[in-house]
Amino acid sequence: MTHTDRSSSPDAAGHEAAARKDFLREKVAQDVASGRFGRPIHTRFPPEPNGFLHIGHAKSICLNFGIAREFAGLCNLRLDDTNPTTEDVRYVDAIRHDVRWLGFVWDEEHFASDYFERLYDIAEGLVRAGKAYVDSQDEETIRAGRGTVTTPGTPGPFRDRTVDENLDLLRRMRAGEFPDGAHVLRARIDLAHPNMLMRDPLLLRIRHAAHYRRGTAWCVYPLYDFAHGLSDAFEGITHSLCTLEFKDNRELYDWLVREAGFDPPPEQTEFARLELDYTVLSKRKLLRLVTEGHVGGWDDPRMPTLAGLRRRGVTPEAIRAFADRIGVARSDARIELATFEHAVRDDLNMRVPRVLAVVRPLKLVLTNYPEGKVETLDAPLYPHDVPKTGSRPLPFSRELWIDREDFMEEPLKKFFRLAPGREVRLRYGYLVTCTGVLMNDAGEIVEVHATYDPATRGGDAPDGRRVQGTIHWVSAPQALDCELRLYDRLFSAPEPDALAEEGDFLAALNPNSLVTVRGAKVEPSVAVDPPGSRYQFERTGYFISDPVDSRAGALVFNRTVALRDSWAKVKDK
RNA sequence: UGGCCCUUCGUCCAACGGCAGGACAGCGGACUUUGGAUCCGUUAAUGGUGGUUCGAAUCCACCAGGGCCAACCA
Repeated sequence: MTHTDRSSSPDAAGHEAAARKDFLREKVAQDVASGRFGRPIHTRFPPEPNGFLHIGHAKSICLNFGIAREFAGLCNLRLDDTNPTTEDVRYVDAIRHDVRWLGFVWDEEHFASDYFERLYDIAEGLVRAGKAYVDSQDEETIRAGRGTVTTPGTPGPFRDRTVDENLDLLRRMRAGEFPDGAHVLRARIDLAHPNMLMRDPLLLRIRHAAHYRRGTAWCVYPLYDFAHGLSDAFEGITHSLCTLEFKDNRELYDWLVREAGFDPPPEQTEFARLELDYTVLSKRKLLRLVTEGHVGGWDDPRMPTLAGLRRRGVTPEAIRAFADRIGVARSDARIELATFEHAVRDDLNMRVPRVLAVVRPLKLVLTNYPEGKVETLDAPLYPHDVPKTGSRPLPFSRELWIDREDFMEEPLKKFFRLAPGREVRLRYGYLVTCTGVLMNDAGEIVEVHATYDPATRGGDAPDGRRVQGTIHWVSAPQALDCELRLYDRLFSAPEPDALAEEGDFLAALNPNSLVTVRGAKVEPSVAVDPPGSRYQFERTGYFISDPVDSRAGALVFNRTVALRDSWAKVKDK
């Protein structure tokens, strides 16, 4: 068997690489073919440890690691930790965990904070070359001096300081002689440059703040542009893939890497970031949802974070398949939720066992079934079209729970489920015919009565008669009580980001993104499964026992995604 | 308003001067002990105007629409 595995996988990988022709892979393929770098290609995934990774990062991870793998190259994990005020080890740990969970292994692990000395040396070199200077204007003045997108900036009074003066100031900045904001180091490029990023960009700023890795040993922190391209260069990155909003930064990236003398330099290529309907994918907004308590944390199953999706029951395979399906291009891409849900169902369908659970229980009494009798049915765990085997014992008795949704006293057209006088199949059980209902004083249905046909055990009628509907059920005496957490989209607007006033994406929060159902019923076979077990509750949806809150005796299931529901469409007509 | 980028079915991605194709969604049907899955069929697009060319989604120009850039964030 290993023989066939070995012979089929390289072939499959080859097909995969050949079939995928996006502009990034085309470019990399060209560079590999031309031998441009004279060594294997090298990519990197460079998150800042100031928040949790989300589905948008997953796209980038799949691209960076996927391309490295397809072209026999390397991929680093680099923590881009140049801002001591927002970063934390906690995020580093979460990032590592999430990348591994997604199924990727990085070749080298680096921290931008390990490059502070090297970056500082480059800064001195730039000063000596007359390419950088210490500016002592305050923040606001610097901003004003930069001009606007339509008007050029103007040089400030410190732009022409001598090399010696700059060097002295820079060294004293590093030595900690000045308070925050007293001076900054800027590249000397062109205050009137049409690209705002080239108007003497800031390289180093003073921050007397403890860095989670460097402590208080350092007080001149590099800014993104200064750190990023050079970090790529230090690591021998060949292809630096990033999102479209960094397009303008590329000019500065190239300038810095060239000034520092790297040849051949790493090359930045931008691609469109992922946008997904009915959620937000900005760390700033996600952080707000967490800190303001709109969700239960970074791993709330409604969050688009990898931690949230994991707890929701989504598999890494589904996320990777999703990333493959959406492709990558240079135009802004907003993906419909259905595309994501399809990837999730497609994966879960083939891997998780089926089980019976009732969301909103309604008692069904089989009046001709002997009282006290309990049968044990043998029910398959997988449907005929899933190539997996196995079964579990399923108790059946006189009193059952069925879903309220599966009974209508006055059935709508095309309603195939239980109604007075109607016969339906109890999944894996018997054919039953509804004979009536029992109401309380308020006129609410409290019990449905039916008779079962003893000749139909298992659900087949010996006389070949056909029934339209099959419904799920749980034997009442053996049923396990459980809590169901029915998750839905976090926002009710497809583009919460686009809402008029920035910040009021919160107004679009979906009040029904979590519906907690207590007193749901599930069949007893799941009692011993460990937390984190996934199932399909037949006819309802895919669920996972909550990895955090579910315990034996107090089961909690999160709905990963509902099943496609074509009845819902019929019903609405 | 200066610079840069983008524009192909409802959505996402292909077609790289030579018959506009796939996926998701939708619709219709088959099958079905999940109104699931699967299978079959089907609807549906080159933003506009001009130009180059035997031939343009593809090249050029202009227009329109959208995005990014004026943090000591990344």
